[in-house]
Amino acid sequence: MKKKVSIKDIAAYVGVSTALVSYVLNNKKEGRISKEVAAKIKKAALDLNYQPNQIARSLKSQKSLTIGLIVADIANPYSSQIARIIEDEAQRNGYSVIFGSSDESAEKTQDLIMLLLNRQVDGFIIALPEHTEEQVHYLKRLGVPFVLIDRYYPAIPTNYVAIDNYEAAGKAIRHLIENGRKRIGVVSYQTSLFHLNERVKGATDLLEDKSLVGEVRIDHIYEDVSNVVNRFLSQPNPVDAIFFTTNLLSVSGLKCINEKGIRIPEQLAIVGFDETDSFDLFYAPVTYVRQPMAELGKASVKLLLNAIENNDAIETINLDAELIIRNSSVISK
Amino acid sequence: MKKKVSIKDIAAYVGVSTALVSYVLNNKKEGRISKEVAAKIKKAALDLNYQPNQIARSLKSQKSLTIGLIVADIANPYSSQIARIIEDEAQRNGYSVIFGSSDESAEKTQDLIMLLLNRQVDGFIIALPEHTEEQVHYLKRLGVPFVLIDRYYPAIPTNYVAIDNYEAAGKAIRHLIENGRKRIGVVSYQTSLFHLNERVKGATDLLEDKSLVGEVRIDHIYEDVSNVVNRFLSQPNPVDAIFFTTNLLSVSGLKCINEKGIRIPEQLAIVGFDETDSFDLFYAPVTYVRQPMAELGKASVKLLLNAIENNDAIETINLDAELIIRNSSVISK
DNA sequence: GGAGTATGTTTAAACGTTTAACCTATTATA
DNA sequence: TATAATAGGTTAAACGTTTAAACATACTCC
Repeated sequence: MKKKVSIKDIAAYVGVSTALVSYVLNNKKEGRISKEVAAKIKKAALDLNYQPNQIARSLKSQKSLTIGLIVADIANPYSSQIARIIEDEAQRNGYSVIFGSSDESAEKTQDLIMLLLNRQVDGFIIALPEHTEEQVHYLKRLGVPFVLIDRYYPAIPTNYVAIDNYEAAGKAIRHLIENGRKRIGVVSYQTSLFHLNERVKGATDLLEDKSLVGEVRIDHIYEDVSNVVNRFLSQPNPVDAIFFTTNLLSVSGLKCINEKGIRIPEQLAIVGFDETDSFDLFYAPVTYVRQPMAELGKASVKLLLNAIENNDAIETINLDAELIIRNSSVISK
Repeated sequence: MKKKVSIKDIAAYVGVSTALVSYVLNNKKEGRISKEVAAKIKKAALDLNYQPNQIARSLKSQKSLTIGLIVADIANPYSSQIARIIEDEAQRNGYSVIFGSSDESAEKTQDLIMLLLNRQVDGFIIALPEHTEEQVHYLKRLGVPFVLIDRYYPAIPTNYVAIDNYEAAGKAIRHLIENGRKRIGVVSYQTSLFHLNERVKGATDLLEDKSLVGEVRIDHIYEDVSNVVNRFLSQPNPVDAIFFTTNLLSVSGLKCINEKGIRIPEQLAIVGFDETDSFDLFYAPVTYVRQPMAELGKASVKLLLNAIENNDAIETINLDAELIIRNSSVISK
């Protein structure tokens, strides 16, 4: 790689000091610099194709203008959609984004935090895995600005942006009840994650039979979903609706329902959580809870930039989710 | 944010020079440093929770250990899957990844290149949009290490990693022909992108009627796909198979085929390009060309690291794609 | 007892910027 | 005419590392 042009090269080229070059290129001390010299410097910068070295700037200013984004897996559509919004918002504010995937592991999360701290990120946006209370406390202790997204610990005061999962699940269940469903099953992960358990709680609080909850191991999704669905359908009084609390669960669930040849929505109504292409392609397009992705992403960046500037106040944002009603839950006349 | 601990703090704490601290923490001059002092320094680093400042290191070493990744849209599953592989490979080699989405725009690509150059990335992995020959020449002129992924200009010698799109499309068409399809339609974008046109060429070179090609405007996907499909099916001698050359085209196509109530595969065989969840959920799981994502990602990082070290030789890698055959193209007995 | 060689540590410059403080010549003011 | 203000610059230090070179001190060898 060719040697890059520095402010020093420009200074030598024009025959002035580096300080003057810096002042001109940053439009500082405007009144105090002669038009001619300023013009010469600007021309030289252009001629030599000068590009400021952000690393040097960062070292001096103690701001890297970089945000660290930690998600479970950037390959997951939920994560990558959010990442895209965050990228755009960050860029509009002069920030870049370095990302890392935690694979839902607390240790990897810690490693990524360290790695990104070494790289002097100005702050973090993090979708936390389970069992990361320690990491949150660590960040608080260091005083690093950070915003949690999607997942947070209600007992630990932090900046966060999330949806009201309890209410979102409520919307789904109320919709099913209004459409005449009597026995509603809920499929969720076996997890301690607050946001997922809120979804279950929001659902079961509206149900008479609270035993119709299936917990799926995250590393045996298809197998467990299949078992749960079987259980729901094979009991004396089978369910007439299923609420899946995540994307992956819905997709798995639909696959296995498809294989069994169960008719949707006549025999069974379905509501999912989060969008997927596949919901459109399913013969009965799937009703689902839609999170306001753009708002989540934008708000998280906004809160983070606030935190970077202020340092003090804690801000939390709870957004509403929307129920997108389609054929999988409504019997058309 | 609290002041971070620097090497200077450790030096003061232990009562030695910063140089010594640096030598110890980097395990340099091993033989020449007394065990006791080394131990003291290491303990101090731990006690004070020292984290090296990668920015300062980069400035000194002129290596940022950062890769710039430019894709069309990180929210697109193809991009984010690749991003994930690249993230992992980069991390295994001590590199971080800063990403940017070009939205298939040449200007945005140029902006991102500039931005990331300012941030002193050591090299680029780029999936180019149309009309970016200039950008490629710019990068070559600067001598910045870079690797093109998925898309490249055959006329411009550069490092690249891609699949053999011509052959991949050939596999799809041969499969359809072998399964008795006589009139095969091809749906692609109206584009100058080499890799997509290779797919069309690979298909039509095997077809008798080369007029059955539909070009879809990228900003009117659903509308145009719908028209093309209509045209294919409503002519005197309608098509009995359609090959979609991209993911988005397949999904759009299937949606509209679904709406028309066309029976797959009896009435119409379908082959897509790239994987989607939705292909599983479709009542007739979709046959598709599978790109070796992991290999693409890994190879791109490998080539880039080579380029960063060597600077000279140009390396190109063409990988084979695989046809995943399922129900949408085969009539089961 | 002086040269040579280990051993252990420090000094200082450098990476590319930014920026407070300083300098000098010219012009305005009293 | 002396002095202050202004215009237009430069100097030098700093950010946190790394690292070649210099410096001390002790030990070895004939």
